[in-house]
Amino acid sequence: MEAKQLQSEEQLYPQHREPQSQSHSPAYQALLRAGPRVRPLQQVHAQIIVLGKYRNLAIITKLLTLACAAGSISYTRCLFLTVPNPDSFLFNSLIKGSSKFAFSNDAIFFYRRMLLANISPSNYTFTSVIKACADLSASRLGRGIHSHVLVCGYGSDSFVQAAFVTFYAKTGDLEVARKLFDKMPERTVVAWNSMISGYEQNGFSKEAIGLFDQMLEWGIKPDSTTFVSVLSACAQLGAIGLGCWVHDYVISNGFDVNVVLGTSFINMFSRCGNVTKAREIFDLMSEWNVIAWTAMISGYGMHGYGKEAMELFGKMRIHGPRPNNVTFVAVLSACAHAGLIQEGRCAFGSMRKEFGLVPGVEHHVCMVDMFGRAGLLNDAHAFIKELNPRELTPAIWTAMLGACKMHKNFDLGVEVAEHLLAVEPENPGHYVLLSNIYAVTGKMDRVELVRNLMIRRGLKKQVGYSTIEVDQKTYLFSMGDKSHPETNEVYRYLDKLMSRCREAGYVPAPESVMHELEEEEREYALRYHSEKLAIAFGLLKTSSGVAIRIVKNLRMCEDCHSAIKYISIVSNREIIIRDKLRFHHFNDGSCSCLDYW
DNA sequence: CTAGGGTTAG
Repeated sequence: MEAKQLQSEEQLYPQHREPQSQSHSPAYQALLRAGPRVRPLQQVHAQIIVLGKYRNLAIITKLLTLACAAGSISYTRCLFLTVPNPDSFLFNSLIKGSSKFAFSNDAIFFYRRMLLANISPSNYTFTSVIKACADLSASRLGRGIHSHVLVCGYGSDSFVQAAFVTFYAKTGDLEVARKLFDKMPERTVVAWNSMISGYEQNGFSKEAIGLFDQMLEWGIKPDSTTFVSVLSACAQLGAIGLGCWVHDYVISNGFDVNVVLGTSFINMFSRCGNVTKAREIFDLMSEWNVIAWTAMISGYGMHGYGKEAMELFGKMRIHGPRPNNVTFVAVLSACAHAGLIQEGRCAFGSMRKEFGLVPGVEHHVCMVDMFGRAGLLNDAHAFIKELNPRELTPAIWTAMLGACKMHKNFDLGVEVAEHLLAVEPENPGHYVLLSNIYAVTGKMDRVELVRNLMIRRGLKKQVGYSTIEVDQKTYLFSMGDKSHPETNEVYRYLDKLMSRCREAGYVPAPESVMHELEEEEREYALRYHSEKLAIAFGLLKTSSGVAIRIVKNLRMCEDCHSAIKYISIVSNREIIIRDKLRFHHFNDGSCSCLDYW
């Protein structure tokens, strides 16, 4: 050991005679060879000390950056404390590294130390520290830094501006972000990407796509990052036409489909209803990480293709990376939606035993949901009783309540719902479920009671809406909404359609079951739920043979589910609906969910 | 010698 450390530089670093390495010192070369790995870095660090190079700031800076990239912020902090007089390069590298590798708090800590050391921050410093604020959603701090930036004269730096666009978008201040974006004298692709992703991440998919269109009009060439955000917006909206357009564009312009972009395609195609196409993309990729595998498994799961999901999971266990907690959410929810109880139990058990993962709330919810859907209410209840009291979150009880409603165990349902109302009085969903249960059991006075309670507490039921894409344009419908220019035509067509359904055997749910919580909804109930409007519009606007694809923000009601089966018969169309939880493929009078949704 | 902003799965 001692002998090794005392070897000459030449023996230690034989490569230093190679021509391209002449500009770097042997110690620097050794750092490059160690790479972002803690142990090798520590060995080189020891050698640096032995060789007396520890005062060389360039070398220490590189060491710090690599320690940070290795993911060891504690080692990075220790190293920093050993530097007597850090310069601006060192601080900038440190701040950049820690913000880049998600040590946002440390980035801000180092930024403060930099100011305390009286070293002026530069545009480089600011971009990193603003990113750290964005990642932490540190609204106040970020705005303070914004003033500081203006004082320091970096307000017109395009990199700093782009960073602020991201910051304001991430802290939910989209208007401020947009104002900044509009005022930018030169908008790089990155600035456009920041704004588009800002919209998309805040759920403003239409705005994201609108800005993307504008970008193309301006002749700005999108890059793969742009596509990732746009595909995410397509996935949210179910805009498969635009998604396919992006796919064609990417292929014909020779873009490399890397693992991130490939995963975005998988997600977009599965969430737009074409899981076969998603699998094609998956198979064509050249690199698969845990996210790609999880996206594909989850794609199968949300379509109710449990067998395919489990097959893929089996392959992942053999050929793929280690599954993580998110992978297991996908696996367990695939089991839940396909009624694969044994497989689900087995996978849940393997989490801890085989993979050392600790099941969290979301996994428990999947298990309760899985037992519940299958009608195994006792197993669900037993599972809940096994849990630690502090793990009994509202989400667990909500899953149990769903099971009670689905399998008409109203006594237990009322009990669970009342408990939920007590612990989460601000969640309108609980009131809706409880009121539904009362309505089905014919306790209309109780329905009224729940409704009044909800009004008194100032809660509003979430407004349901459905979207459909026709010719790469997305149309939105909500119940009773008449803002669409062709409203009358749509309603008239829907009436005709529903009477044909009745002729074919459709029996509308009784009035009491359809009892709505809010007054103005009542007259529209039954006939005009948003998904029916969107389907009517789709049938009017597309030719036969084209599948109708709808995205709904809430879960479908039982009556719509039954009505749409008949619509699929009388219109002879495939109807694919994504609701809040999963996909329903209606074909020839039956649904892929086998009525367990 | 050392350093640039944006993006992905439930």
